[in-house]
Amino acid sequence: MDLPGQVNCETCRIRSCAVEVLDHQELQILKTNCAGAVYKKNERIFQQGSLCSNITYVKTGLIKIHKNGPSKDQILKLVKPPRFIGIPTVLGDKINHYSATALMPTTVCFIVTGIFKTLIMRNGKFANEVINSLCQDELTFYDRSINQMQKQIHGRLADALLFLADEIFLSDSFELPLSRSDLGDYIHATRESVTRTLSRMKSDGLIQMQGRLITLADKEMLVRISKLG
Amino acid sequence: MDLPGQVNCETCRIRSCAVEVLDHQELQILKTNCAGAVYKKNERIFQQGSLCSNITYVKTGLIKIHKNGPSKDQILKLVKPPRFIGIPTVLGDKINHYSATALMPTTVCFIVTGIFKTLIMRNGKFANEVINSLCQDELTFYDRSINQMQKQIHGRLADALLFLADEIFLSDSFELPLSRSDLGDYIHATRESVTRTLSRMKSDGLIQMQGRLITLADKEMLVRISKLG
DNA sequence: GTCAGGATATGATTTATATCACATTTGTAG
DNA sequence: CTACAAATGTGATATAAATCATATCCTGAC
Repeated sequence: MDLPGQVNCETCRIRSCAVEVLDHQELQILKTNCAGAVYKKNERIFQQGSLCSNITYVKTGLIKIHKNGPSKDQILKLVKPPRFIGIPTVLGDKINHYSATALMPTTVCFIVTGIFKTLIMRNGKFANEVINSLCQDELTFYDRSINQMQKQIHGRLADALLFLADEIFLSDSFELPLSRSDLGDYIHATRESVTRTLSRMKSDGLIQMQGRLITLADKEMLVRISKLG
Repeated sequence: MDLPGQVNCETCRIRSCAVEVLDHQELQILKTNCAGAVYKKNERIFQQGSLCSNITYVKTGLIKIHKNGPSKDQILKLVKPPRFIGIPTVLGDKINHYSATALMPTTVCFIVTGIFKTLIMRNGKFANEVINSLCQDELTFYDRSINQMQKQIHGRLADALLFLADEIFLSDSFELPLSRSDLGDYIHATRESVTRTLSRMKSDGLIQMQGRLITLADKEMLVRISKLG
């Protein structure tokens, strides 16, 4: 982790919808209680179980939110910036209920929890935007959760690849930011099953692979596989 | 559905934490934009895909939140009152992204979405309580989601029984409010597997069953099964 | 370069649970 | 009470994916 020192929220160009509605004075409050940080690939941003007094705002990069389950670690979601994460930690216990780890070089801002709460109390529009964001997360996670449960590996993997292409990289060709093992934790499959399914997709001409570089060759078919489950 | 007419939020004894922080004037606003309703078992409260202009506050009873998946309907969660549901619908499209159905006789209040938003904007404490509630939902759902994915049927069913006993009925003996089929949709299993697993638990002396009445006979063991997965 | 440790590939086997097929019970409308 | 539909129980079979066991491929350190 690298600390680039003080940030300036007033001139920041990657502001969230929520911060966008703050007035001059509120931005000043935010600015003096906000610190930036830079993370390299695979660096932990915060750790499940540890005490936490900050909300994290992911500005650039890509992170995974993951959590220990009864038998293994599971990736709950990949978070594409810009996005607040860890808001649930404002709750009573102030303990992180999940971990966050950078999958690519990532920049974040930490906002002191108390200040975040103050802004919610003080500015209704801010609160409203935060609520919108939480609601959107909820709906997205419901969808993902149902897909994970009901689709079989081909469908889940197709989902993941389409998500990476369409939501994260905005290109049908990208460097896979996850290892086979991580991909498995993300789509709830074993490393071996991921390998097998990717190989199958390659030999079926759905994707191309050269090392980490993946190209979605037959997107129509991938969408169909995703829909069929 | 039965409409008992006007409600009085000022004298209501089943108020949420959020409504608790409203002042006299705000309670008046709420009162005039809030309608009560009563549902019988298996009545639909709102339907996925339909337009919706209300937040639902579940006062008494028990409801299931369920959603169509690629292959079948799935119960996302059982909601124990008092609780707001459908807050995500305040978002852009105003379309329900899931259905809610009463599992027992249930009373609810509908609050016009616009008023809900007004209260958020106007009263920071209210907004804060709503955020707390959403965050709590999020964490609970993460836990449930991971358990569903990683535990096998015995563990998932034990979870469900313990949840019903400890969270819903506050008793180790209760009338099962879900059919085998519903239970299956809740723990992501087939009707047949639920039957088989319940029979097994009965013959192992973990539970007793007389018709709909279930008694958790060996709770220690159920907890152990739940933990082991 | 070489070497070691991690990541990936791939085949054989096992297993949990779905699916299918049918029997039995329960609830309910007439 | 009767009858019919819905809910539940139970066995046989199929199957997706995990697990186990190696083998091969990278990648970075020295």
